[in-house]
This record gives sequence, C-alpha cells and structure tokens, in this order.
Amino acid sequence: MVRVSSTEPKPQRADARRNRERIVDAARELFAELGQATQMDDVARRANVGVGTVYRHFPTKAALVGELLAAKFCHHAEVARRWAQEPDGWTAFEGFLRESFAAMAQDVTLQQRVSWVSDGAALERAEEERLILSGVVDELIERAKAEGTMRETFTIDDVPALMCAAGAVIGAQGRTPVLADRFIEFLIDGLRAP
Amino acid sequence: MVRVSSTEPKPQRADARRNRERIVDAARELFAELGQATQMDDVARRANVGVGTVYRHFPTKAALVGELLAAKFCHHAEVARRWAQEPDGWTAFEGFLRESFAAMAQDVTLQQRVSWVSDGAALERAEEERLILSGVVDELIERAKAEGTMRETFTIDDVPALMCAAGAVIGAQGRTPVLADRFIEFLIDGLRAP
DNA sequence: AACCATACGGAGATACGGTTCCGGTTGTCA
DNA sequence: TGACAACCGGAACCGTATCTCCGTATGGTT
Repeated sequence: MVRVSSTEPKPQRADARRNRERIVDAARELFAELGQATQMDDVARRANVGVGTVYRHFPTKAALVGELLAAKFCHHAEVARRWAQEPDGWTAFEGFLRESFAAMAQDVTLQQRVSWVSDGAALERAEEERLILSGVVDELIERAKAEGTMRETFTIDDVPALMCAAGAVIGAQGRTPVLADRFIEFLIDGLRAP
Repeated sequence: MVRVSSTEPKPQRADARRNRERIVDAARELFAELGQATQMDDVARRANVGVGTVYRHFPTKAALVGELLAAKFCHHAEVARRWAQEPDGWTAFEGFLRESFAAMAQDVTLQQRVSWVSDGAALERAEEERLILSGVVDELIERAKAEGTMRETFTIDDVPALMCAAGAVIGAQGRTPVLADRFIEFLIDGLRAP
C-alpha cells in the first residue's frame, strides 16, 4: 500500500484515465463558453459521466478550474516562446499580447481569471504554471525595453493588471466587440515607447 | 383609487417614507463594501427592518441596485459639472476621471457596474440618469479635444470600456493597490494628445 | 473464471439566497 | 378616539448549485 516513490504516478485503471480526460475536455469547452457559471452537473453530462465521477477526479470545482487554468498557462507559455523567436523584440511582445487577447475573446474563463481570486484555490493549483509563464513573458518585455521600443515604466508586474483590464472589457463587450477592439489598440499603443 | 396624474407622487405614510430611506442608506453602505455579494437579509438587518419591508419598497434586488446606481450616476454628473467649471479642458476631464476612479476604490458597486449587465434590470432602472451623466462627460471630452490636449481618437463611446477596465483592475487589486494606481496613471497618460 | 480493489452513477443531503405570505401593528383621517 | 387602509416583521418557501453516499459495475490479476 505504501508507495515507494512519491513522484511515481499511481497506476490508474484504464476507464478512470479515459474518464478523467473526458471530464477535462468537457470542462474546457463549457468553461470557455460560460465561465464560472458552468455547473458541475453540466460538465458531467457533457462528459457522459456521473457527477460522482467528476468529484472523484476533482474534489472540488476550484480544483477542476485550477487544472484548466494550469493547462492554459502552459499553453500560453508555449505561445510566448514561439513569439520569442521573432527577431524584433516589440513584434514578439505585441504578437504574444494580441494572441492572448484573441484567446480571451474565445474563452470566458480567461476573461474571468481575475475574479477567480475569490476562489484562490483554483489559482493556487495553477501557481507553478503561472510563474513559468510569467518568466517567459518577462523575457519578452525586457528584450523590447532593451531595444527601446517599449516604455521603460512597464514591467512584468503590470501584466496582471493589463490582462485583467482586457479581460473585463472583452467580457463586457456584449454586442459591441468593436469598442473592445478599439480599447485594446489603445492599450497596446500605450505600451510603446513614446 | 385611480391616480389623476401619473407624475404625482403617491403620498406615503410617514413610517414607510422613513423606512425606505433607511433601506437605501443601508444598501448603499453594504453594496459599497460587498458589491453584488450583499444579500437582502443583510440590508434588512442593517436598516432595522424586516425583509418583507425591503421587498415592499423594492420588488427585486435588481430594483434596489438600480436605485443605488441611479443615485450614483446623478452624483457623478454633479461631479462632472463641477469640474466643467475648470477653465482648462484637460484639467477638467482629468479631475473628473481621477475623482471617479477614487470613488470606485471606495465602492465595490461601481467596480462591478459592468457585471450588473447580467442583471440588465438594474441598469435599466438607471438608464435615464446614465444618459444625463454621459451627456455631461461628453462635453468635457469634446472640450479637451477642441483644446488639442486629448487624443482625437477618444470618444464618449470609449468611456464605458475605460470605466470597466479601471473597475476591474481596482477591484482585483487586492493587497497591491500600488499596481492599480500605476495602471490608472498609464490609462490617463494614454488619453493625452501625443 | 473467480475475486476484489478500484471506479462508476446518480439520487439526494446540504447550503444558501432571493422572494412570498400572512398575522399583527401603526399612521392617518374623520 | 375609533376604524381602516397601509404597512410591518420574519418564518417559511422555493429554486439552484455544490458535494456526499452507497449500491452496482468493471478492469486487472491470479
């Protein structure tokens, strides 16, 4: 019963592994559409699984959201690394930013990321991945600053606020996405070196 | 029973009038602190009144919020008119903006104003007052633009997004208000003519 | 193929918050 | 001051959403 190595993943039964995957997939889709309004029963139904199964894999809704967030952070870190290959520092950062905002427009979870703060547990689960992402983005920022194409006053610490603002505006855009786009241009423009 | 004029306020009993006032006061305080998390029972308790009484005056939570929002819009319109007396157009607009953001920092309802969208009923109640406010602010903006101190591309239509962004950031600031302040400076700076 | 630990399903326990209802109270007016 | 309409209080109701429990099913192993 005692596990020799704590890192060794305990072997799961095949159906358990399959169900877990299904649950995560279903949750990703639903949360992207509905954000925190998504309910566990919906996730279970979409995954063709009972609620109990969902809760066996994720003891709490926050845990499930944390899992999704962690995956998204990983993905965005990947995106940032891809843009980092761009020779021009500003182009790299701007590209990353635009891609992030575009992702937000397709995913309510990202728009609401900040309000999950109330559900600190979810962010806590994804903290490690968030730090990695933060590190990669920081490199982009420093490079653009070194090039002189980005405001000196902007730092990695300002990114959360930037994301928060963009998420709120995109989320609230409702039937006037044009205004959100205008606002995003405004934000990006404000980051350029004067 | 039939009222002759629809504008004539139906005479209320003295206690009803007093209670209504108490309810609004209590709600203002609580919503400022807790935002939409405030519950009707709390409002009733703080007002020294039964829940039933709250519901007699405001048939729904959204109606109560609408009342509060309307009052806030009126107040802000007043603030804008005061700043409009400033001789310099930019100073007037910047002053109004900073005062609005400062109010947001003290009032969760204002931070969340945008998310009440889900509760359209509340915003609907305050629509008239919102339009008045919008008109006054528009004058400030046009004046500053005529002076050449504000970006030509900024219009009254961008104000909701601006407020939404600021509200989100201020609301999410948590234990790091400094970062919200930095972001606000960034926003304001971006409105200036290049 | 028989065993059993692991995993499943989903009814329902639990919690919570808005809203309703009605027996009792109070302001107002004659 | 008596009568009545308006108003009050707050227990109860109801819908909703998370999470638990337990009888049943199944993958893996001998």
